[in-house]
Formats: sequence, structure tokens, C-alpha cells
Amino acid sequence: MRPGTIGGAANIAVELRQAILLGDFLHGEKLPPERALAETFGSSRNTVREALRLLEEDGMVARRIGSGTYVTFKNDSDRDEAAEATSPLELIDVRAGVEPQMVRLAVQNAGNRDINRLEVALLRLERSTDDYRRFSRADEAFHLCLAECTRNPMMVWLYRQVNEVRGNALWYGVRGKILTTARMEEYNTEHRALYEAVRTRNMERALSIIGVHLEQAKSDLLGAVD
Amino acid sequence: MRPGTIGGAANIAVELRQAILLGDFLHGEKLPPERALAETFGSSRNTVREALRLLEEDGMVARRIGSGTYVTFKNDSDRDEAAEATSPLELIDVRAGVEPQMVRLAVQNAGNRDINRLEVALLRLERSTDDYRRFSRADEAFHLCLAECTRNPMMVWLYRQVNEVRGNALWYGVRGKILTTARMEEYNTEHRALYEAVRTRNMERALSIIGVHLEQAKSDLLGAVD
DNA sequence: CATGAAACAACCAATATTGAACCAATTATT
DNA sequence: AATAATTGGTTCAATATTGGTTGTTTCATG
Repeated sequence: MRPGTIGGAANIAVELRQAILLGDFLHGEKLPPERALAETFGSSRNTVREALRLLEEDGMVARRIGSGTYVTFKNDSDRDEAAEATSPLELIDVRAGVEPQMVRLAVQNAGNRDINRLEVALLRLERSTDDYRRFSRADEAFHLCLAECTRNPMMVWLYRQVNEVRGNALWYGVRGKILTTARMEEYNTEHRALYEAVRTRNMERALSIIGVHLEQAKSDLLGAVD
Repeated sequence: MRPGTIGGAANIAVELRQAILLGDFLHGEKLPPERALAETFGSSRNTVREALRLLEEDGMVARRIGSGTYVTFKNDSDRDEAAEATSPLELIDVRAGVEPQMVRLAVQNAGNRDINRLEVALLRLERSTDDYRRFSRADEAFHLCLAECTRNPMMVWLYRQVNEVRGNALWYGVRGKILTTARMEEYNTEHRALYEAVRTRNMERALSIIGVHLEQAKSDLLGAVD
């Protein structure tokens, strides 16, 4: 038990949850029996059971009579592993699936407020062509804003994940070579065109732009490898 | 009170708020009882109670008679929140972006071993039309296998995520209504056609099938709402 | 002196914890 | 195959803990 804290079912639950989140207990692993946990935490078995009940409610563990209590929580470190195993080119393959659909839904579902925020992000982007790090951040914000235009929470979440990988990947290293001021301004021409297409609900045009955008990102990447 | 001196309910509130914000007390955790806090802060219980009242006003903690004072402040980690906020229809919108690209990459990159495993999954699927729960599990396995055919770790991860949401969403409830034996057999016709298209590297055909598949899933869902 | 914050104290009602015994399902042992 | 050991599920009553409440006292401040 952490110093300064007092026992009780809620706190035991929090500690076990932390232990699971931190990987002390892996997915599928069996927790110590309730009677052992009771001794470890210096409390009664009923209290431990109450704590486990809370974890079970959260879907962190599952209990089986006669067998034990098992971790059902699936750790997100899977994503980091996938990210490390994924090359920038493969990432573009993934984005080529996600982003056109994102644009499609954005054109369909964006409200006026969404479009206003998208414009703000665009203006910031256009003021950032002097520093490729600032540009990268503004670029992320713009695309995230675009994701929010879809009004689809899952799509927003998905794009966040892909975006984070984008930060981890090799891309991060070659970024400085690719993003010359001229290139950034080229990208921004596309960004503005994309914004206009979304604003005027021109689906065909928007899809065409994002397609070109991804193609260019791909060829830029291939060029940087040389 | 003289300026420059410490003490008083407001200051205790500030200290506790800091402790919570810094993670000394996590969400759901029970704070030490008022009597103990009074001792550690070297003040009376009344003063501590006043401090807790302030925190309660801020929505940082909740108090329950006979139980304790609990931290309600949440450090946003909303992977599951996105899932809960996403309707089955919105999920299909996401899948409509991911799955065609998945099929495209699968046709491009699948090796012979991948295709063999895909066939195994397909056969299992075709033996599962008598129970919609078994069918659902086999269906997941088949599509996951398809994801692995892409040889793109990020795509595999992505599909896993989408798949998990599929399990959480409302879909889970209406599944029983949609998946009649006849419907499962229809789906399997498509599954087999998809398998054949991947095996023979017929990209056009594969994309057409997955498009129809998603369209049908969408209309089935819309039908089930009535 | 009047005021208000704080300390101290006693009690209430709600809740939690404990300890025990026993059940039911699973797993290990013989 | 039969048996024993292990493990989660359940119930109950006694006890401890905890926030809520009320009242009095102390003391620095204006």
C-alpha cells in the first residue's frame, strides 16, 4: 500500500488497476487468489472481493469459480509495437485508407462551427512555413480538425492514433529534409484547396486533393530515402 | 489572519487539490478520513471539513456518509469513450474506409501461407452457420486473418481496434435479430468470393465484394432498427 | 467589545470491514 | 476414476469506521 493512504476496497481497487495498467499483470494472467490478496493488502477477504468487483465492473478482470481471477485488460503497448514495426511507407498505405474516408465524411457532416475552426487551423498553418517543426504541429492540428469535422468519434480517435504513429516513425527523422519552405508552401496550397472543397461541400474535388496529397507524401518519402 | 502566515481551510484545500492534480490520489481513490487529515495538517476536523467542502464544490471529490471522501477528478484517457460514443452506423462509416484499403493491400501483399490460413478461417466460418455467436467469432477471425494478409502491422492493429469496438457497440445487441441462418449463409457466399478474389489476386473483384458487403451490413443494420 | 475563524468535543446515522462458515466449480493429486 | 485441495460465490452478525451535525470555547482582529 502506498504510504499515506488508508486501506479500503476503493483503494485496493485503484492499486490493482494501476498494477495492471503498468503491466505487473499481463493480459490473460491469473491474479493471486483472493485469500492471498487479502493478506498482501492486510485486509479481509470480503474487502478484497469488493475491490475485485469494482475491477470486474470496469472490465479489467474476469472471475471464474474454482479457477481464479484473470486479467482481461488489453494493454495499448500493442500499438507502440505495431508502430515500431511499421515503416513510413506502410503508414502511408494505412493513411490512404483512412484519410479519404475522413474527407468524405467531413464534407458530408461538417457544421459551420467545424468549418470555422478548420479555417483557424489553416491560417495558423499558413503562418508556419518558416519552421518545419511548427509546421508539423500545425499540420497535425489541421488534420485533427478535419477529423473532427466528420462528427464521428471513432474516426477522431482513429486519426489520433495514426497521427501519433506518424510522430514515432522514421518520418520524424527525414522530416527536416523534406519540409523545405517551398515544399511547405506547396502543401499549404493543397491544404487551402482542401479547406475550400470542404467548405463548399465539393466532395469530388476534396477526394481528388487528398489523393494527390497522399501520393505526394509517398513520393517525397521515397525521394528522401535516396 | 496576518498576511504571510499559513493555515486555514482555503490553504488546506489548495494542498489537497494539488495532491490530486499531481496524481497523489487517483480517480476513485478514497481520501484519508477527515480525522486523519486533521492530524496530518495539524488542524481541527472542522477546518478540514471546510476544505473538503470547497473541493466538493469544484467537483474534485465526492463524499458519502459512513463511507469516505472519494476522488472524482478524471485524467482523461478516452480510448473506450470513443467506442461508447460511436454508433454502429458510424462504425460502418469507419470500416468503409479501412476495409477496402485492407482488401487492396491484402490482394497485393498476401503470401501463400497467408492465403492458406485465410482458407482455414473460411472453412471454420462455413461450419458455424448454426449459431450466430460462433459465427460472429469466426467472422472476426476471418477478417483479422485478412488484415494479416496485408503484411502491414499497423493495418492489423487498426483492424483489431475497429473489431473490438464492434464488440462493444449496440451492434452486439441487434446481432441476434440480423444473423439468421439464411443471412449467415449469404454472408459466407461473399466471404468465399472474397477469399477467391484474394487468392487469384483479382483486385477489382475483391474491392467490389467488400463494397457490397459493407453496404449490406449497413442496410441490415438500418433494417434491424425498425 | 464584537466578530469570525478555528479548535475541541460529543453524538448520530450510514456504511464498511471483519471473521466465520459453508457452497459450487475447477484443478491437482493419487 | 476417485479423491483431495484450491478457488471464487454467498450469507450473516458483530464491530469499526466515517461523514454529518450541533454546541461550546479560544483567540486574533478590527
